[in-house]
Amino acid sequence: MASITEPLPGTSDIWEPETLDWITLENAARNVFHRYGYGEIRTPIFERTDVFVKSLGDETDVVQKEMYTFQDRGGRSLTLRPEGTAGVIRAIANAGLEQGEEKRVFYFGPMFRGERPAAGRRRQFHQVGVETVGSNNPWMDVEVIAMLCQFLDSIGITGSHVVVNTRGLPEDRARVTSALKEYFAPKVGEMCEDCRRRFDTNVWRMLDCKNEPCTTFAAGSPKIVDLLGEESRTFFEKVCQGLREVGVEYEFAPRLVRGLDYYIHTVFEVTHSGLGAQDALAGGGRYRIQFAGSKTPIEGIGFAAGMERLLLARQSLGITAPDVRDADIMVLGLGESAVLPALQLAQTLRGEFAGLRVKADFTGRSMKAQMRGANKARAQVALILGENELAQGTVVCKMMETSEQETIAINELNGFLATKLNAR
RNA sequence: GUGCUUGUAGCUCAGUUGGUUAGAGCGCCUGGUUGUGGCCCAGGAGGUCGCCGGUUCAAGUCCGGUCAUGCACCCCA
Repeated sequence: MASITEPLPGTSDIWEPETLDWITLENAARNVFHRYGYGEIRTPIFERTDVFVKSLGDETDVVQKEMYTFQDRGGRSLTLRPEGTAGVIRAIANAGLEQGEEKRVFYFGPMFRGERPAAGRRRQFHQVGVETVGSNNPWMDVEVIAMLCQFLDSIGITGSHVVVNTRGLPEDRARVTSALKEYFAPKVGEMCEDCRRRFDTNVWRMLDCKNEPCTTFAAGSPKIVDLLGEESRTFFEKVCQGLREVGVEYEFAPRLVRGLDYYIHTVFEVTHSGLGAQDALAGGGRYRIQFAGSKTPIEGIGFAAGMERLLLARQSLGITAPDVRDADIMVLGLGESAVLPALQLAQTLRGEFAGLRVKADFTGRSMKAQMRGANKARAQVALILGENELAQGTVVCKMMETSEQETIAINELNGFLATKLNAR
């Protein structure tokens, strides 16, 4: 039996040095996205199940076998969000989007998918994503992809690889599907079990099957882009042209499909070699989503990057979590009478030195033990408060690095510390 | 959902062909005289050997199941 204290499979507890790394990523994302005029949005982490089923598509793997779905007390079917776009679009639809109005938002947060955990794959994972809604302009796709690259750059991730393809418009789909079926029909008997099933359920997926006989057949298949109508091809050409002119290095991946039904036109992924088998760092595309009751579908383009995977990529590049002290200043209270004054001193120091971590030792244990504590916390300075100091209105300041110590009058302490701890 | 892997102190691990009180390193606590850390020294705390069942005179060691870890597949972030 699993211990109740163990986190559930595919979930984990994240502790201090790592949480700082997460904050670094979040702040970098805010910084970059703000500069592109995006605002942060926070939507619920659970939604009506239909929000996902109707947008991702009820035949997709995510919907069919990966969602955490449950009934609430009123008997409604709810789902822990498996991705971010559907909820954001739901929120925008609910707020109302005026004709011609654009919205640009970004978000971070936990997502949930009931899969077997592996390297870079968790059941609760975290994404940072953006959505640009209300623009059907290919230059928007270009800017979004460029922004993603700039974000990756800003967090030190080099060596990533951008792949781009198009799925065309919904009205192109029937033609693509029948062309693919025509191509695969004589070969499907020799292909893998999954592909034989996909031939009927989802031919497009046969293009990116990784099993051996299938890859060679897929490689010889017609390219999606060549099967599309004029409008779709022009759109994609503009996206590619824009990427080149903006200086985004990318690879045209004619058989990139991606798993969600809401995608139209541009789809893209960013991969990185430092991740293991799941090498996608981020993915996205243009989409069209319509919820029941809306007159017109909402069109947008966005992407999501996996935070855990960004962290893995950074690790593979040697970027590690920042090294922090548990305390910059440790206040030692010697003896029962000094414990409360130590607490009070710590309080005033926190007000004075906003950027520093100040801890007080309330145990009243031996000075040796408290000094060990200060050392373990890697404090820059230990402030010693005992009966003598209380009587004299002073405090002993011991610089841990050099072992030098001085007795300072309490009213000169702030100035003393300010010069000694070149941080504020 | 499938396959493989691993599961012994807080951490990293050792534990011989099943055999008496389960070990190491690191970490932790206390001390090395009066109010001082890091090094050193001495003591100490800490383990139902993941869990359940089976085989056996005897199981951390063998068998089965189960839970969990890691990785891979499917698919995705």
